[in-house]
Formats: sequence, structure tokens, C-alpha cells
Amino acid sequence: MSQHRHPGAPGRAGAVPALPDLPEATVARLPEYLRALHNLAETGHETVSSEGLASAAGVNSAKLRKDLSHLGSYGTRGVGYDVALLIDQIEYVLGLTQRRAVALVGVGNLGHALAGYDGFVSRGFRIAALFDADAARVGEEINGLVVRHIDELPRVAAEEAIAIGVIATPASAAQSVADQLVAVGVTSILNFAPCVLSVPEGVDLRKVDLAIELQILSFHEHRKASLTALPATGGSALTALPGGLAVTDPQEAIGT
Amino acid sequence: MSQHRHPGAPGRAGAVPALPDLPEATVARLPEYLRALHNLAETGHETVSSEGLASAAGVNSAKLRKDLSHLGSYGTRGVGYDVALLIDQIEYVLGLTQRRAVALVGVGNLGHALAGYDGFVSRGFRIAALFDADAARVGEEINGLVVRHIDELPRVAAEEAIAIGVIATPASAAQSVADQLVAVGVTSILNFAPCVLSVPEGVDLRKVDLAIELQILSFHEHRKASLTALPATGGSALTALPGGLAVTDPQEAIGT
DNA sequence: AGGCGCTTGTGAAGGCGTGCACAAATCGCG
DNA sequence: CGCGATTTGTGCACGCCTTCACAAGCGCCT
Ligand SMILES: NC(=O)c1ccc[n+]([C@@H]2O[C@H](COP(=O)([O-])OP(=O)(O)OC[C@H]3O[C@@H](n4cnc5c(N)ncnc54)[C@H](O)[C@@H]3O)[C@@H](O)[C@H]2O)c1
Ligand SMILES: NC(=O)c1ccc[n+]([C@@H]2O[C@H](COP(=O)([O-])OP(=O)(O)OC[C@H]3O[C@@H](n4cnc5c(N)ncnc54)[C@H](O)[C@@H]3O)[C@@H](O)[C@H]2O)c1
Repeated sequence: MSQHRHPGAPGRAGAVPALPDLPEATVARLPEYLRALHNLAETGHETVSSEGLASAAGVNSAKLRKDLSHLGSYGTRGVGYDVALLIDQIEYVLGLTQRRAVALVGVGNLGHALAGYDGFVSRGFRIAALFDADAARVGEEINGLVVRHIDELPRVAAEEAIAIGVIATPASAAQSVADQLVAVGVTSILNFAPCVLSVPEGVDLRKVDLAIELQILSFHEHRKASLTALPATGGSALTALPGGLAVTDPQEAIGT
Repeated sequence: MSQHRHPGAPGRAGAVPALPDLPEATVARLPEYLRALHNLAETGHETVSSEGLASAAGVNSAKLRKDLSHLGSYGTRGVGYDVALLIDQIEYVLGLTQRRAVALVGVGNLGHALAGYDGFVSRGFRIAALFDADAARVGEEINGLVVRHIDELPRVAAEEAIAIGVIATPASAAQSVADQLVAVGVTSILNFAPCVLSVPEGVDLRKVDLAIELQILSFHEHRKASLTALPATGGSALTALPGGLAVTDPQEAIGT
């Protein structure tokens, strides 16, 4: 509809215009496209069709085209999308050109793994600091970073511009940690602790809960079992299912 | 719409009847309710209102009531829900009464953390086996379990009824591992490797990608910054936004 | 026993997301 | 220079999900 503003119309994609407000579902898929694009770029592809990129990202091609159309027209009809240009565009939209600083709080079992994870760095982020409350852990060096005491958070936050806080503490400490992060100006939090956090409006909160993922799988497992076990028993809705056990299409990434 | 099947129509809720086919969005929230309910049970609550449970789980109370109504009528008007009964119901529906066996493949950085995670056990699962391809890692004992070589997967799968496979290998090995899991009859897979996996129909696949979560947060961060920086610049869609920077919706915590 | 307050369960409306199907646009080639 | 092959961008319809609002149901108190 209306006219699409062509961001870098004349050519350069540097000083891009205002951010379009994308549908949340689209935002959740852009990182997926980005990863697929990087793979394509590494294997020498200069352009890619919506079909090709869609299958590389594991989505429907119509969905992909609609998603990309939200950022403007960066494809060429009859040809496809320029891989390098699209990478630049998506990275810009996602705000990955700034290598945001991430603070990790809770350097235990999981925290250690996260601190040593190279996916942080390779995909646009920078671990700026590690924090823990346990004096025994403070001072330990992981991957070139020294674990600091959580009380130092305000001071460190003043030095580094911490954009994102990652919580990997026990659930009992998570709300307190979240409060402290918010207090020093962090406006995005990723929470690994299995609990509900409350944060003020304006602060974005996402959660990763392994047990929930497993329980969702368990449900489908249970359902599949009950279908094969008693094929014509349950009645009504169950047997009314057409294909039986079609893979649902998990990850909203939205969500979820 | 259509006919609603009230599971335990005649009464008893013990040997529950056929599984209702729940909306996917509901399934994804049930684990959240379950965790909140366990917390409530531990703090001595015998019943809870939809409002109370909803805020404990971080959702809207209407949504919660509709979700629960899909499993049947287990609440009492004017009173609320019986906590213990609801726990039983949800655990049954999610198939958690069977303590499903989980196999973890890839005992590296992340795999170690997962293997030592007590959330597996405390929330209805059982780690049945650990696998790795690296001979140097095979034989290592973690949390009472010995790491086995991935080649032993078929044999172990024959002994233990592995319900869920968790992939924590590098992305390059993930598809191969998934194929091997499928080959031995695993029909649910949780993938931590940042790549798209393809599995046959009938196999459920979920994915956890830390970098994607961070990139989604980065987008909102970027957007918030561009809003406050140039309040009336962008034009069109941006200024058309009503509330400005309302937190999108992710897993917002509303409770107090 | 009856009324009153509280809470559930749900009908209906609106919004969002998905996928189809096709017109518009671009390239390559004769 | 025009035509056909190809692929994008999108209008549209449908279905899922969310949310509101309220009638029905339940317990308690008088
Ligand atoms: N280990 C896993 O694989 C895994 C998987 C999914 C989720 N989780 C969740 O992630 C969280 C961490 O798990 P873990 O296994 O690493 O636990 P852990 O006990 O090994 O580590 C927790 C760390 O947090 C630190 N801590 C406690 N209170 C703190 C505070 N107020 N401020 C700063 N640091 C504090 C502790 O000192 C400890 O080092 C838990 O909530 C767990 O449920 C873990
Ligand atoms: N470390 C983290 O915090 C983290 C976070 C998110 C995602 N991930 C992802 O999880 C995966 C594992 O990360 P990591 O840091 O533990 O890596 P890692 O290299 O430490 O561990 C990978 C393990 O998988 C094993 N492996 C390799 N090929 C195998 C095969 N074919 N069969 C069985 N085992 C095999 C390796 O021997 C190694 O022990 C990666 O895909 C990574 O991107 C890691």
C-alpha cells in the first residue's frame, strides 16, 4: 500500500532512515534469516531467491518475502536478494552494528558455559562483564574476563554502556538481580532462571526456560502416544484430526 | 466452537480420559502455570483464584481461565481452583507422570551445564544417558552418569526408552545427530545448536538459540534508542504509534 | 432459606499472523 | 527491441489467539 520508503534509495545503506516498526513475529525471524544469509555468503552466494533463503531458514517463502518487505524493497524481481546488502540491512535493523555490551550475572554452572560461548561475539555482541555474589567465585578469570562482585555493578555500568543483562542465577535471586540491572539503566534482560520477573515498563524481558521446552515436547509425546495407543477410543476431536500427527510448527520465537 | 469434550464428564479425575487437543499457545503456557502452582502449594495455598494464579504466572486472568477451561472444569465458582488438583491435571495432560527419559548429546561447554542441571529432575524428567563423539570425553562421569560414545546410542536406546533427545553439539554435527536420534526412534528433539534441522513428520522439534534471543532484544533496544533520540523525525509509521514504546509483550511480568 | 458477593466459564469481537495466488517488475536472449 | 521466464511484493481471506464483558454457579452470612 502507499509508497514504500526506499531507505537507501540512491545506494548507500549507511545512514539509514527511521526504523520501521516491524511485527513481532517478523522480528523474531530476522535473526534466523541473518544466520542463513551468513552461511550463504560464506559459501560464495551473491544473490539468493526467496525460495532459497526461506528453505535455508526453515520457513515458508511467502512469509519470508512479507517479512523482508517490511524493511523495504531490497530484492530484484526475476533475480532475488543481494546477500551482502540484505545482511547489512538486517544487521542494521536489529541494531547489531553497535556490538552491544552484555553483562552476565551468575557465573555458576550455566553461567560458565555462557561466558565461554563464542556465539555472543560472532553474532554481534560483546561480553562486557561477569558478576557473581559468591566471594569464592569473584576474581576467577573466564575467557579473559574477571568475575566481579555484583556490588560493583553500578560502577562497571558507569564505565561500560551495558545494553543487555543476562541473568543466570538461581530463581530466588533473579528478581533482585533484575532490579539491580534496571537500577543501573539496563533496559533489556534475558532471564534463564525459571521464574516470573517483573520489570518496569520500557524494559524488555525475555526468558529461556529449558524445563518448559521439555514439558512442551512431553505434551506432544504424550499426545502422540495416546493417539497410537487407542486409535479410535478418545472420540470426537481426536479422531477428527486429518493428518494425525503433523508437526505443529513450534517456535514462535515469539515466541515462542 | 465445535463441541467441547469435558474429559471427566461423569466425575472422577483419576484415570483421566482422552487427551483434549489443546491450542499450541495454551500448551506453551501450561508449564508456566504448573511452576506457579508448585510455588503456591509450597507456600501453603490450597486454592487459588484465576487472578492470583494468573499474576503468579505472569499472564492475563482471562487467558488463564480460557486455557484451563480447555482441560475441563476444575475450578469452583466463587472460590477458585484447587491447587493440588490442578497440579495433577496439568501434569497429567503434559505427560509428566511418566518421568520421561532424556538423552543428551554433546557434552561440551553447554552440555556439561545441562547434565548438571537439577531442573531436569525436579520438573519431571530423567537424564538417561550422555553422549559425545570425542573419545577424550567418553568415560567421564558427570553427576553420576558416564559419558558414552555416540555410536552406543542404538544399544542404549534399546535399553532405555528414550523419549526426548537434546542436542548440544556444534551446529555442524547437529543434523547428523538428529538423524541418529530419529533412527533409534526418538520423536522429540530439543536443539541448542544454531542451525535449522530437518526431521521427518511426526518428530517434534524445538530450538533454543541464545543469540536469537539477544538479537531480538537488540532490535527493541535499537528501536527504543531511535525513538528517544529523534522523537519526531522518522515520520510515517513511527510517529503513528500510539503509546510510543510500550513493551511489546514477550514474557512480561505483570504480577507484583 | 434466601440473598449477596465473589469467581468461573464462555460468547463474541477484534487483531495478528499465515499462506495463497497473482500482478508487477526485471533480466536474458533471440 | 520485444518476449518469455523468473521472482518479488502484496491484496485478500482465513484461522488462531487475545481480551472484554457478563451470565451462571457457588459458598457464606444472616
Ligand atoms: N545449569 C543449566 O543447564 C541450566 C539450564 C537452564 C536453566 N538454568 C537456570 O539457570 C540458573 C543458574 O543455573 P546454574 O546451574 O548455573 O546454577 P548455579 O547454582 O551453578 O549458579 C548460580 C550462580 O549464581 C550466583 N548467584 C546467586 N545469587 C546471586 C546474586 N544475588 N547475584 C549474583 N550472583 C548470584 C551463585 O553464586 C552461583 O555462582 C538457575 O536459575 C537455573 O535454574 C540452568
Ligand atoms: N556454550 C553455550 O553457552 C551455548 C549457548 C547457546 C548455544 N550453544 C550451542 O550449543 C552447542 C554446544 O556448545 P558448546 O559451547 O558446548 O560447544 P563445545 O564445542 O564445548 O561442545 C560440543 C561437544 O559436542 C561434541 N560433539 C561434536 N560432534 C559430535 C557428534 N557428532 N556427536 C556427539 N557429540 C559431538 C564435541 O565433542 C563437544 O564435546 C553449539 O552448537 C553452540 O552453538 C552453546
